[in-house]
Amino acid sequence: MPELPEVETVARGLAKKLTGAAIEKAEVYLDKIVRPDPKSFARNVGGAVITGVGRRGKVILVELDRGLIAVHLKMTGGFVFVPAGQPPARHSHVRLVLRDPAGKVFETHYSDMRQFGWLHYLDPADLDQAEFFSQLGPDALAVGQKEFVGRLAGRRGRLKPLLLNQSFVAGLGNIYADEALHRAGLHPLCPAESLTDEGRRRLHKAVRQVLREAVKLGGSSIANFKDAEGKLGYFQTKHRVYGRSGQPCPACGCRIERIVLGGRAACFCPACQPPVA
DNA sequence: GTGGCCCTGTGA
DNA sequence: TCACAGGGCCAC
Repeated sequence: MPELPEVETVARGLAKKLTGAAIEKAEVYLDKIVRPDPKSFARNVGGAVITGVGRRGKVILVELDRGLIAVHLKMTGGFVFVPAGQPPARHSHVRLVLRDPAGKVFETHYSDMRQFGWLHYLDPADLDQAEFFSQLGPDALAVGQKEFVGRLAGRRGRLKPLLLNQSFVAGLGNIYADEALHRAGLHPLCPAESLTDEGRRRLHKAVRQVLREAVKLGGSSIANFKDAEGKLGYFQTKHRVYGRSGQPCPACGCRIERIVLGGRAACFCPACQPPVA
């Protein structure tokens, strides 16, 4: 479900609950969910101690004393915390049995209705790690104006697909790409090469702003997105264009339009976001 | 670039 | 019953 703000919310929750805990056992119920393969995943993860939880773009990084688990939630992934010994629910595919520093045993289950997500164990000695992240651009929340503008200046093609391209910047998905474009006053079909320097700076500012505000509100709870503690986010109440086609633009009252771009919906205000920048 | 596909569920 | 869903990869 999640884009950067939701992933950040989940990662913060996991950091609180998991840091310092030892993984006593890992069980995999759906083989294709884990990499490199279920056996080596369970073997390598079992017995490790979690030293912290971070994030890069939409990928959660569970840092271990020997390697790390990279997790992509894709559309419907998430972690559920349950009492020790509770059997996995219908869509739970991986079970981690944990022991906190005080000795208390608890469990977290990775749940994923659509089975698109994955958990990838990476060995610290493995050269794959560098390769693994080489495909990701700078984090959309952390990228500075100079770098963003510089990367944008070399690009061609429409703005919306570019914002969704994780090798350009990592972390934006359909919601926040639409919201950032609206805040920047840029049309989703606007060619990247037609932007002025001022337009590029405006887009950078909009991206940073919308993500910061969303993180502050715990992300957007659509289709029951919840954080690691089962709490809902509130940013969905602040959406200006996403999922609001036919409704009035909060900035100008004009009707929000919806087009399909690369197989995905793109919502925008035809007045605030004119076709040419 | 577009369309299909990996899946299941929901709402019209 | 069908369209659609926040991601991303692949073949064309």
